[in-house]
Formats: sequence, C-alpha cells, structure tokens
Amino acid sequence: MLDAMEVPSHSRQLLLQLNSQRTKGFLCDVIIVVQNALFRAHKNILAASSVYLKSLVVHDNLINLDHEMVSPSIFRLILDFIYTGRLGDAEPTSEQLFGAVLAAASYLQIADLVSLCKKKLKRNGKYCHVRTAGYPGYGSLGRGLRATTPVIQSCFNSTPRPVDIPPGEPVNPINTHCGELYASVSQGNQLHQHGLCPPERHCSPLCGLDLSKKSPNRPSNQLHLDTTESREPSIPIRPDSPPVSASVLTNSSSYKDQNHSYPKLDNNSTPQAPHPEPFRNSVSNSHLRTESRDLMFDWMKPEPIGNYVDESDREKDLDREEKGESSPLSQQPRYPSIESNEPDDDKSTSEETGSSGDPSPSSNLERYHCNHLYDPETYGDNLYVCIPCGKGFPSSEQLNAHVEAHNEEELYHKDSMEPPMPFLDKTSQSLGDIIRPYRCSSCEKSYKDPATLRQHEKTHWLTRPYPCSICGKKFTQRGTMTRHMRSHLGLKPFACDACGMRFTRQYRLTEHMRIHSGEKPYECQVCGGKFAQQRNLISHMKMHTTGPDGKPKLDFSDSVYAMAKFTADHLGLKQEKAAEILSQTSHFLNDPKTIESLYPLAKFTAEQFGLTQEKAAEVLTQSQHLGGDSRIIERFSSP
DNA sequence: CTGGGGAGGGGGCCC
DNA sequence: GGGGCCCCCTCCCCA
Repeated sequence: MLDAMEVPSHSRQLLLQLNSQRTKGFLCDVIIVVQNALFRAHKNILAASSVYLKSLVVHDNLINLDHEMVSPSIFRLILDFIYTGRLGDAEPTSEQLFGAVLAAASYLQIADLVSLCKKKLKRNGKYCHVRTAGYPGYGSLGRGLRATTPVIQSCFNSTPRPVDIPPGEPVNPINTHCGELYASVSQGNQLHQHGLCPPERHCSPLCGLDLSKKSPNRPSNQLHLDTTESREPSIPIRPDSPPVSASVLTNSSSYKDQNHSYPKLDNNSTPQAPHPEPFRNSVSNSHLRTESRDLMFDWMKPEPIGNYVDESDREKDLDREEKGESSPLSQQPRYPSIESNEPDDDKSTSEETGSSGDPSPSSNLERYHCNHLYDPETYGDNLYVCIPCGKGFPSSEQLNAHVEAHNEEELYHKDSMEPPMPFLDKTSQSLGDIIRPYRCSSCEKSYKDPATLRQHEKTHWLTRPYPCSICGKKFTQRGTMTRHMRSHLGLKPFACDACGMRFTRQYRLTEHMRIHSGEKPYECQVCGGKFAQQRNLISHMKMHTTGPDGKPKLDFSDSVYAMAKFTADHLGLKQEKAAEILSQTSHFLNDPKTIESLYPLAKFTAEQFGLTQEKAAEVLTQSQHLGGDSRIIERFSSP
C-alpha cells in the first residue's frame, strides 16, 4: 500500500514530523531508561520498529533497557535511526561502532538496523574477522558519545550528530564475530534458562528505575536505580574539607558548538585502561549482574567497566565503611575528597552540577578512582573543575553556582555533620529526650535514631539533594522524588478492586476503599461528626477552632484536641495515640514528673487560646480524665 | 453565592 | 527504599 503512495514524500514527511515531535518531547508517551540516561519517544514508533520494544511499551510508560546490552550512547543512535532511517554520520572507519550498534540492534530486534550494520561492516571488510579486535581509540561509547546522548532534558536537541570517539578511552573489545556478535533469540532464551530474565520479557533489564511498583512481570530482584543519583556523584561536604576553591581549566583538544561540546576525535591516541582487569570483579555488587555479565561475555563485551563503578555499588561500599567493614572498593585508591561518612546524603543536584553537560556516569564515577589531576579524557567537556570535590562543569557559571552550594551546605552542616550523638543531658532529661535522644542541631526536633535525624537534617539544607530528572524539582528524600516521578509518568500502580480507580499511593487506595466500605473512623470530638478521611476531619476541626472573625475560638473539646496535637507533635506520636496517653495520664498523677510533663500542655493551651496559665490549667484538669487534680493546678499556677 | 463535605492529588517527613 | 501519615491545595457537589 505504501509503495503506491500518491505522494511519494509522504512517509518521509511523516517521519520528519515524528522526529521533530520527539525532539521536542511532544506527545511522547514513553520514557526509556538506559543505565542512567532517559529518552523520550512514542510508543507507536517503538512498537512499529521492534517487536521487543513493542512487548515492553505495551505494559509500561517507563521501560528499562539492560545497559549490558545497549549503552545509552548506542541507544541514542538507535533511536535516531528509528526516527530517521539513518545511522548518524559515523565515520566509515568506525566499524567498532557499527559492531556495537549491531549487537544492540540485535538485542532490540530491529531487523532493518541489523541489516544496515552488517552491510556497513561488510563494506569495510570487517564483519567476519574482527573477533579479537581491541579497537584502538574505541572506548567507552558511553563517554565518548555522551554529548550526543544527553539525559532526557537534553533529548530535545537530537538531530543526528557525528559520532566521535574521544582519545585515550579504555578499550572496549567488542566481539563482532559473525556467530557471536549479536543476541539472537536463542541467546535470549539462554538467559531465560539461567533464570536471569523473566519469561515474559526477553532479557528484561537487570537494573533500572522502577517507578511502577506493581508493574507486572518485573523481576523481584530488580535493582532500583535512581537515575538522577547515579548521574550525579556525591559531593561530600565535610567539616574538615579544604576551603572551597575552583580552578578553570582549559582544553585545547576540545571544541564546542552552541549547545554541546564534544571531545575531539583522536584515533591515534593510546587507549587507557585506568584500572586493570581484576578490578572488573569489584564493580558489581549484584550477583545477578555479575552472573549475567559472565554469561554475556560469551557473546558480547559490555561497555568498559574497568573504571566504572555503579553508584549503587559505591553507596553500598561506603555504607560498609560506615559500619567499619572493608570492601573491595575501599581497597582501591581513593579519590581523597570523595570520602564521606554520609554518601547517601550528599548527592549534588543537576542544577548545581550542570549535569546536562555531563550525564555520563562513567566520567563521573571514574573520578572516584581516577587521577585527581585534570585530565581531558577524564573530564571530557566539563572543563571547569571544582577542586574539593572534583566535579567538572561545562561552564564557569555552573561551577560558580556549584561552589556557592558548597559554601551554603558547609555553613549549614558545620555542626550537623558531626556524628549524631544521643541527647543525654541527665540534668534536664525529660520523657521526650529518653524516647527521642537524637536532637537536631538546627531546630528543636528530636528523633529515635541517628538515621532519621540525618534524614531530617536534610530538610535544613539549602540545596535539596534529589532532583527530578524530568522537571528538575528537588526533594529532600529520594522516595519523595521517586513518588513525584510517578506523577510525571502517570503511573498509578494501586487499583481499587471495587471500582477500578487507580492511585499513585497505597495510602490513597486505603482511604478510597473506605468510600466503598462506608467506614468513617475519624470522629469529631466536638460535634461527633464522622469522616472517612482524616484530612477532612482536620479540615472540619478548623471550623470549630476558628470563629467567624477568623480568630481562634475555644471550647473544652477544642483544648483537649489541641493538647493532644501538642503532645503528638512533641513526642512524635500519632494524635490518636497522644490523645490516648493524655486520657490515661490521670492514672500516673502520683508521679511528680508526670505533672511536670503536663506543664507544657497547659502553657501551650494558654498561648494558643489567650488564657492565663492558671486558667489553662483549670481547663486541662477539668477534663474528665484528669479529674480536676489540684496538684496540676497548683503546679501551673506558679510558672 | 456561600459554606461545608467528599475526594483526588502532591509534597513533607517520620518510622 | 518503602510505607504511612500529615498537611495543603484543589475541584466538585449539594444544601
């Protein structure tokens, strides 16, 4: 039918339009996660191009590709091919590139691209006899092509660009022998037989950003890779860090265009392998990944990983350090300023790093283990390097912003980065101090354990450590960011069995189910009104506590409610629990300490409702639970 | 038109 | 990292 098109240019125009839409993100309905890079595309186009991709996009708006099988940069080329029918303008001699594309295209089952690569390789006479080639100059495609393989924000500039291989990259010995070159179906099955892939999806990703939570058919041991975080190495801010300074470095071997900069191609340079082969073994902490890697080495060499450390591995390694354990990574030469006693907490943000200029994980990650001195190959186009943390930036502005962030965080964490110590002032120890001994140095809040305290302390940071990869909004907790991402992607994993309505959170579903059950567990203590959702009770309570003039009004029940809330806030309890404790207090009034502990409640009540403390105490003790205990009134009358 | 309730959704944050 | 809860905003419906 298409052969008989009356307008011959129709298909071409259509494809041009679609590609234009893709580059703008217009109507894109799927995000493809490849290692740490995100790509947007149209499900229809992917499904029409690849049976494999079709099987993935049918289920999800977010799909993960195994980066062992296809690197971000290669996938970028493939995506360009899908939308343009062209394989970029790769140099005729870059048969190693075609080999990698061929392998990935085979994995993704894109027959046309497989044929094209074979053709190009045959034309170069390399197709069948390059088995052991350790292509000089051909290194990490992930790095070499990172300028052409931006993360999702940068995908909008996606016209096919020349593929340059940077000099001095570690060798990536792609095995392009005819028989072993690409992942045939049988090879995929081989992986299935080894239990590495779920049968529902061929070679399902071994790691990726799983935002769908309940997505069917997902391997249970799938790693949850925070794309943002893995793109951003941590910036540890330590009290003992050297003074922040920055140096501007230049690199005459790089050139830039308006938006991007590319490492200059230099095929003559000697490949570097910053770390010897044995280090490879320390790279993955996932036995799953390790096993699969071993398997896949039979037919395809992955991206060079000698200098690559997965961020999750790195975090775990540092976690082990926190616990005083040794680890393979910790035995490696360490980039000095990267050390941190809180690796998870000190992630930088894309804004401060200008990471769109350097989304490459390898370039970032290798800094953990590579030479501290500036090296063009190490920093690529990020020529502006922050000395304390070793981060590179594409512009001086971004570097300056980053340095400012250092200063701000140092200011904020000069004290809080001290190892949290339990609050153990015996002289003024209250019940709250015993229950929650870890007190925030920036505010009066206290916590049961140091991890929670650390988590809380992030809320005081000026720079939130977890930015959204899509909109850039920053969060203090990774989980919040992940949840937020779900809203971008329209992922609602929690479905109501009764009406089919879907929710982004389990808790919402629980709330919603009360509509069907008629359950209204939240009761107003003032009027007895019942509510299915607590928030609506709270909203309702405002009606009781706020008068027509907007000023607070007081009745007895309100004060009990306020006291319960106060108790809840200060003891970190649920309001329900606090009210329960409050109601039981009268049993313990023989203990002078208990009376003492009630003092803040009366003080709060007095302040909240404009009463004298004595009057507040009277209100308090008139509670049927407290029985008008004279000891309380006596205590509160004398502040 | 307004006030109040029901409910969806997002962010903060503690456990 | 995930679950759960709290708070807020918002929209819709209804009296």
